[in-house]
Amino acid sequence: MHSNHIFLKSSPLFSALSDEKIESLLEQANIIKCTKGRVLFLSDEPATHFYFLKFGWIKLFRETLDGAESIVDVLNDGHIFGESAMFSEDLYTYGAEAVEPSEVISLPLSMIKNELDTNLYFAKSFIRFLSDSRDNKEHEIEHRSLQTAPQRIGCFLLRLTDQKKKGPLTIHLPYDKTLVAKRLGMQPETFSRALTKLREETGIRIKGSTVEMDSITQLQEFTCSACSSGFPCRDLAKKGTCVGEHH
Amino acid sequence: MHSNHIFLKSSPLFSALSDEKIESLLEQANIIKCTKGRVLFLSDEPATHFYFLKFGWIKLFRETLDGAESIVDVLNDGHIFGESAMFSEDLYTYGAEAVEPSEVISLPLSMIKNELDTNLYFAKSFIRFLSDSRDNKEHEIEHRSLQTAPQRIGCFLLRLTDQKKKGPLTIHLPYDKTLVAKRLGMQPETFSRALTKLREETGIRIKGSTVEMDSITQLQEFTCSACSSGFPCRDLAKKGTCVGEHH
DNA sequence: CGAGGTGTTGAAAGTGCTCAAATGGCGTGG
DNA sequence: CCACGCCATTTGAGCACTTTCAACACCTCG
Repeated sequence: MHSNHIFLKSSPLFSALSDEKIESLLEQANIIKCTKGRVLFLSDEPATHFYFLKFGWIKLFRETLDGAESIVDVLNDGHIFGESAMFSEDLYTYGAEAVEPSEVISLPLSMIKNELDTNLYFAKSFIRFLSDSRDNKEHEIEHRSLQTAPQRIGCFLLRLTDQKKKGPLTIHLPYDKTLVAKRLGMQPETFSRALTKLREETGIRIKGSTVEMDSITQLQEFTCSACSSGFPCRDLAKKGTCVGEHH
Repeated sequence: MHSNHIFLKSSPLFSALSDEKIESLLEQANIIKCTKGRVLFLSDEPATHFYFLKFGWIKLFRETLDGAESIVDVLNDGHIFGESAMFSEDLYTYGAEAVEPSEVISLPLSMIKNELDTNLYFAKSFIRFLSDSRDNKEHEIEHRSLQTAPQRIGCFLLRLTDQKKKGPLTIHLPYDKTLVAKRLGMQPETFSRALTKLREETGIRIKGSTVEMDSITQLQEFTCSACSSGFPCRDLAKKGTCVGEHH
């Protein structure tokens, strides 16, 4: 259990908890190893637990009456999910599925409720988390209406990297292109074509799921003019839904 | 000051505050009457106050490097805005402008900070507020990618009304069509054509900024099939960014 | 009455979507 | 180790929706 303790403690959301509290939490926790495709829960299911993502990638999704799937988010290390059920009569507001091999820790929803009733520090971390996450959604909306498909891909790539990094760079797409496409609100076919266009415009090189470039600025110039966050874009990944950060 | 007290108290966000607290708040408050077009603040300006909207409509917006405007939200009675500055080094993260005659109460940002440091009830209301508001953004994203322009207008109209209401109904667009268009992420021309199409599809009647229909179900059937919230759509306005509700 | 803002309409172009088919990689079973 | 089949990705062609640019109608206010 020791490593799990460290994982939780490293998240801004849980750093306000005492070591004893975390220990007792972990006693009620389940560690779940997920293979690709594992569904953790579905929308509208009764919820007793929320999840902390140790590593991997988790897709959150909803479905409409006429069968279309909408991607709510795709999360990586350090994020939590399923917590929103506590505001919706303990029903999950989206489904969750591992899209890469992942490991998650399930924790009782009641833990958040209890903590919010007694721990102002925790409440404040939680507020920060919600605010960041609202912020990200806001920017997502802006991107969808102001950026073209190639620009959205550029922005996605930028957010996978350290934006202050100089010089040559290699990025690895963390999950299927099809899912990246839907995450960015476009069809797989459009993604494929848009990626080609992005290559032509910025000189990035693409081999399978690997993207290389000589420097990040080419990408920024093409991408960030259509965004209100300005040029070396305020690192949304840092501020954002992201609670912890990759190691 | 009495009416202001009542206004604040009626908001779920402030109902956790004692009467004395509200009184002392109001002593530090400014009541600002806004004519159409009045700009309250701009993005990236230093922020000392946030705002409570007594009545009217306020547009929140950002601008991109290449000059495009992005509508963050358009708020009505009972909402607060500008509070997000407290998470961004006391800089407003968007601009705010009255798009209809409005009256707002400015309150010191420090009030929220102090209250969050001492008042668990307030913290919990604030959490609820942020969560609702994140939820709304999430649905907005879904709408943008899954609904057609006519459907988005339909959804917008539905959210202006009591969705449980039976029988004939008259809706009044609360602000300029041009702004409704941009609020919904489309061009004014597209809005105009999409509204015509919506009329043809659902039999609603349009005279200027007034919309009439025999019953709400026509609209729901056309609109809500492309939304994950299901049929008589979970009232996002109630759950949503909306803190208070129209009177 | 004239000016400016707001909303509508038309035509042409652009962007992304749908459907269909081809390509290519990868793991499994033989 | 190879062939097969599956699935992700790419490519092509045509289409649908939205945007853009331009012109016009309408309304309100001075």
